Amino acid sequence: MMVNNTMSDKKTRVVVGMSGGVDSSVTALLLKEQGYDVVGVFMKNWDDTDENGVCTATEDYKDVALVANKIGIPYYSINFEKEYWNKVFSYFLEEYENGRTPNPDVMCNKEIKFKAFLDYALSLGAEYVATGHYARVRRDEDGTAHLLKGLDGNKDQTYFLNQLSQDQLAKVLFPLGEMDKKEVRKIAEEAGLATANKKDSTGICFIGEKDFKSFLMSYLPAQPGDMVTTDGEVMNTHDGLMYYTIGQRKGLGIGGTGESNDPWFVIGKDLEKNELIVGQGYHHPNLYATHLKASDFSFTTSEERPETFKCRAKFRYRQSDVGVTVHLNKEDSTAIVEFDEPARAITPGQAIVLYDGEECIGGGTIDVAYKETNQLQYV
RNA sequence: UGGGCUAUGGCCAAGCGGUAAGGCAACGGUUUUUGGUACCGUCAUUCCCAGGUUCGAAUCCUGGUAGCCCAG
Repeated sequence: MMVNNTMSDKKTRVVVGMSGGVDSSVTALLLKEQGYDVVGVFMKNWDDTDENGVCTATEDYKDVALVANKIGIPYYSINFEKEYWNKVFSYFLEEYENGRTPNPDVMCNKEIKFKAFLDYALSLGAEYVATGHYARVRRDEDGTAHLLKGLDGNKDQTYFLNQLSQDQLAKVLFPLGEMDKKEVRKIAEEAGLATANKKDSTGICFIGEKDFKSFLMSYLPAQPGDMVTTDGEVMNTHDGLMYYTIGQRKGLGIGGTGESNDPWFVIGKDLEKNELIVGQGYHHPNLYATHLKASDFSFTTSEERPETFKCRAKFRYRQSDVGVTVHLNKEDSTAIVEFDEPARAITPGQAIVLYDGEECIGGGTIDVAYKETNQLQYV
């Protein structure tokens, strides 16, 4: 992680992706203090200007300016709306059309932040690109970069970074990986950064705090249908399969039935019949899978992998990892992943991310979930 | 139109004369760089309607109304 700057009188240039939040602000500050030639760049990926001409990107860019000036670094803005639309948003819509649940942030990191943006940074003469991700990169003597979980286990964001390649990781710095959120806030406060107490942003960047359902509705046609149990009993109607994901509870609107008052969950989708399959109880058997099939499998290092190996894995963000056995098909970059214990709500479109101890070794996209020999009707 | 049973918030459902449990749903919030999950909070001045008994009733009585079941 440390880079030797003393060899040359020319300081190593690092371009920091500044979002206008605390994390990236402190990232820039720390790198500046470490002696790098820091350049702050704000990425504009989405135009969210509303009827009143208010745009959160504009507001965020103002914060970037305040912070950059405070730290004493130059800052710029770069527009990737086109790239974002083509690489992330179109994928996002397509996945939803297919009844799957995409993870746009994984795609954004793979295609925008650590590709388009990285290329741009390199063109500015930077050696590295840095972001405020809670993850670590450790470099071997031979130059291999290893992606490690952030030390703040509660904030670890390697899940979203699983698709990064060795070439990308080689050019990346994550200064916050060593600390926890509290420290970051404290540093920002002590340095008097304008973003010190700014609320953490959550939600898909282009949707922001707005209602997810109405956002999707404005891009994809809604096709209402029935909510049915595995026995075919109609429980309610749904507004469109894309508004629901496996394991979801909210929004089903199914009340008590007399037999049991347990909540209901989405346990499957039937695209042909346009039916949402629902089941009662958090531990509904159809919610548990024994293995899955994934595609677009990639690894963070170029290390040769055996066809079959054991490791740990996560199927969703902020979930503790579980033991798995991976069966790779190197021909088409797919894999069958078996779980040591049945896993709940495995969702097509989401990422399966592999870990070897602290190291995030790679991952893929979940396509199909299975329960023993049966394919779960998840899409 | 003989007999029996039940009517409590959007849905289930406690309550059995002492001043409306709980769950589900919904809504709001917390957590969260996806969606989701989880967690917290809010949700019947009123118990099908009308009378009556009582200091006091959702709880007892009478009469309606509605639904269910068994007999036709």
